[in-house]
Amino acid sequence: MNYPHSSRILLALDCIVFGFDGEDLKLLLIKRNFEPEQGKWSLMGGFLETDEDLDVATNRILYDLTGLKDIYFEEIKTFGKVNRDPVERTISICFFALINIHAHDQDLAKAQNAYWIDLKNRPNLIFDHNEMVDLALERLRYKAALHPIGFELLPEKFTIPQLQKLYESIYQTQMDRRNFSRKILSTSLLIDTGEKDENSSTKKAILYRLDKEKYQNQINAFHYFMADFKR
Amino acid sequence: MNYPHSSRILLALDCIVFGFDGEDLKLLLIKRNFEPEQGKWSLMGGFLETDEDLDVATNRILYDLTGLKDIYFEEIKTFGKVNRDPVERTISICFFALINIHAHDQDLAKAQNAYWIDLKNRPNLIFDHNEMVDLALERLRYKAALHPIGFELLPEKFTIPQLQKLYESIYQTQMDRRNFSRKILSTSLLIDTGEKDENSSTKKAILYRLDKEKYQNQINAFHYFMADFKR
DNA sequence: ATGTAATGTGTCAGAATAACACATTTAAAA
DNA sequence: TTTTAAATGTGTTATTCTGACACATTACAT
Repeated sequence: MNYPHSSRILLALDCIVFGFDGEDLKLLLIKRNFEPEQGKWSLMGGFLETDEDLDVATNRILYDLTGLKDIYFEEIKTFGKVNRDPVERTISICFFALINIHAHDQDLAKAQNAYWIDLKNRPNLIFDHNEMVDLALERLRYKAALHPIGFELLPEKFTIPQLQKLYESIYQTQMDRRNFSRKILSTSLLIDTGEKDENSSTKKAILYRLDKEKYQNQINAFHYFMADFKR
Repeated sequence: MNYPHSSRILLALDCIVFGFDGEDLKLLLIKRNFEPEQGKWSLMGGFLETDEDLDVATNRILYDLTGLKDIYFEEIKTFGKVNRDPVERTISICFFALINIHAHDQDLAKAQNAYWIDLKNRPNLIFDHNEMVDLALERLRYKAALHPIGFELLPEKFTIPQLQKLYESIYQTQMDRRNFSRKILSTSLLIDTGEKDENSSTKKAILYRLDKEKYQNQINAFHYFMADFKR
């Protein structure tokens, strides 16, 4: 039995990969060395295979780009204008991913012709990919204001000032050091490793790691990290 | 030019329609009088047409069920397990909609064999539709705790006790009358119509209407209506 | 040794919240 | 007509949370 329906359509997945280098929030973008739109910039994407679960396809696309498994990602929205892809009718499920910028496989990125681009310098992208990035940024800001997902962008061990710089770059704003520290520590999600950050030049900051068990339990809890972010 | 790719797939849309009758939160479900799974319960759904924008398809499906336009809806998640639909490989974009239960076209609902079912008595649904409802309820609870979307389930004019009953039925909890009232009024989203609810038996409550302009501006603002809802 | 920049900890006034008391309205009962 | 009871509207207060700011500590540079 089949459905009496002929509108079978290509299903694509497009991914906004966020990274943080300690100073700025960055995007992993593709300088296309293939058609269509060769030479232009786009998001990393791929097609769903007929015999492939959707979440498997998402992980495959992320793995082929970064060499990482178990990446944090979130579905954002499905884009489905009739003419969004001039080549052929294609529906695209858009999602964003957060990775530790230092942990991914740089050879794979090079093979895909992918580059880390500062959000502030982002080039024009093909199709509706600009809109996708706008939405992803909005969603990241929304989610990170309420839930402790920022850690996904940092190394295993990190300092509170590093975390603050991350938040400041996400929201393009300045925050009070002391209040931020108090709020973060009050979540009880951070464990003092006993080590200190040897890179910082003056007083070395305490290196924390995430309490992963508490993190899993609290991932949906409200924390209200960004009280100022009320738009 | 075409993509060198053969995995063209059926794309479905499945919708969780919420309604509120003044006492309980309800779902509009289909008692299937067509194949597959005839006789069983399912969500309202449909297929995306080849020449149809995705958002147009969503509105079409909602209109065919309710006779309403400009319905509030939100995309939740795309379901894409290989065997989720035993008939044929089908990807389904799942979304929820909020409607005024008294405003929809009952003849259309009857034509679709749709019935309002109390959430507490919901039957087993076909395919992965149970999972979809669980997720929709979770998302509704999440969203309504922070944003003033509850109004979408009420008539044009409503009282604060009605609104409170709605929230209590969404979260299956009791709330303090006085604190709830204060919190709602502090949003400045409600306009006193000067009228009173003639149905209530004792002291008639003030009928308010939504300040739609402020509502549109504040739809993304955080309000934190459910301080207890911290899971 | 001393200065400086970044980090860690503490303080306090004002705002927001949760718990609770009291007054008002209206229909039904006495 | 008066009384009663249930639901609604408004007010109060102790507690907690937040935002703004001061001060102490660390480690490198001079």
